[in-house]
Amino acid sequence: MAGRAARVNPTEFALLGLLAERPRTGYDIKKEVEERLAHFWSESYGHIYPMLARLRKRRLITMRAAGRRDGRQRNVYTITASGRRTLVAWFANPPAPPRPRNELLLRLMLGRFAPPGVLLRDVAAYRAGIAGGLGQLRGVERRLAGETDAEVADLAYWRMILSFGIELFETLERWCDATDRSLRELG
Amino acid sequence: MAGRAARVNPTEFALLGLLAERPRTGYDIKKEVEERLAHFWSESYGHIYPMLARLRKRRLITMRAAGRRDGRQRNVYTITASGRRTLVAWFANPPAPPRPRNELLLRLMLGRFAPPGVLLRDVAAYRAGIAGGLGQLRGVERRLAGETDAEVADLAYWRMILSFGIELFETLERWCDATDRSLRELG
DNA sequence: CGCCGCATGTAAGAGGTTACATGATTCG
DNA sequence: CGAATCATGTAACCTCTTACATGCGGCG
Repeated sequence: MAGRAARVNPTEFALLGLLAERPRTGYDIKKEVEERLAHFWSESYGHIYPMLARLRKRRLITMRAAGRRDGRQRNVYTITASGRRTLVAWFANPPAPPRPRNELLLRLMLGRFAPPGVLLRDVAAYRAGIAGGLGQLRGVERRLAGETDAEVADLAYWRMILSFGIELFETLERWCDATDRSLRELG
Repeated sequence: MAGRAARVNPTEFALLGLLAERPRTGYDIKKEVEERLAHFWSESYGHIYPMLARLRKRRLITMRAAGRRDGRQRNVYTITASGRRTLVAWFANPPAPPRPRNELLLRLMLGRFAPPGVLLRDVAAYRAGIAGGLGQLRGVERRLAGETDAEVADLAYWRMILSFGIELFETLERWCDATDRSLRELG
């Protein structure tokens, strides 16, 4: 009864969670992840569709071939009561600690083997990615400010997520700038 | 000639890089990663040994069954000249942008489905992990201060890596504390 | 005697990406 | 007419972890 807390496949958790918000197609899920969760989550079609099939086989979601909007084929997935219970139960299993894998820092550690200029280029690219991320976060912030009928609790959660991204990215931007200077001093 | 920059398997890059520093056994590599790179890198035995075999097949490293220390079996891997050239060439391919996957933020996004207390528990666990990371970084910092014959360039690289970890973790600690307060206010 | 550290590796499988195959509709 | 967007899925493949199998030597 006690013992190891079974880990939940995070993709299944994410899909079930998104479907708990509202019914969606696989395509919708992908778009939602790209637009709203981009800075802390990612999913590919090649993973979404098989996982949806798996959730369906376990009766956690259902699929209906929706009356095609504009004549296109659309399969809308909806969470079941059992799915909702499962989602809540999954929260009991704590998330797996992330395994660190930062290729940029690895390169810096092996910096003495790097051809000249490469590390500066890589730090610049890293910084550009962060700047892009901050841009997306600002977009989310703006859309959030416009929402009036959102639930209070959800707004609070979004503020936590936003501040995570913004504070993190701002710190990383400062680090990139400092590191850029240090690398230039090294010659 | 132009076109897609081939991605390098980051594990092979890491192994070749560590062997460029000095010859090591698979066991040594694992220990080194755990002790020195823990906050930004990870490797498992089940990946290290097959990858070493692969690098060997490509003649980038060699293996010698070393005179056993204390009567135990040890296979020491050494980088070849070709391996050094390959390592330098690999730097030309920029690192793949990391795909974001933060389960804690995902849970916060789905916070309204979470049973009471779960998010507080998860934030606390996250913070504990960060505190542990900071502890390890302090250890590295201390060991670095004791090293006198380290090359200047390497010390500079280590300082960059350390400041990354320390600034990041300190920011995350503050975020955890703020988030803890926000969650308590939500009730 | 049993556990810990040293030391090597394999096998099975989870998890995930990329590339492909297909096709309608809309917009410029 | 061509490109972009909408839309679904599969197949092949890569990466990586977990669990297992094996065995010695030192320490309490």
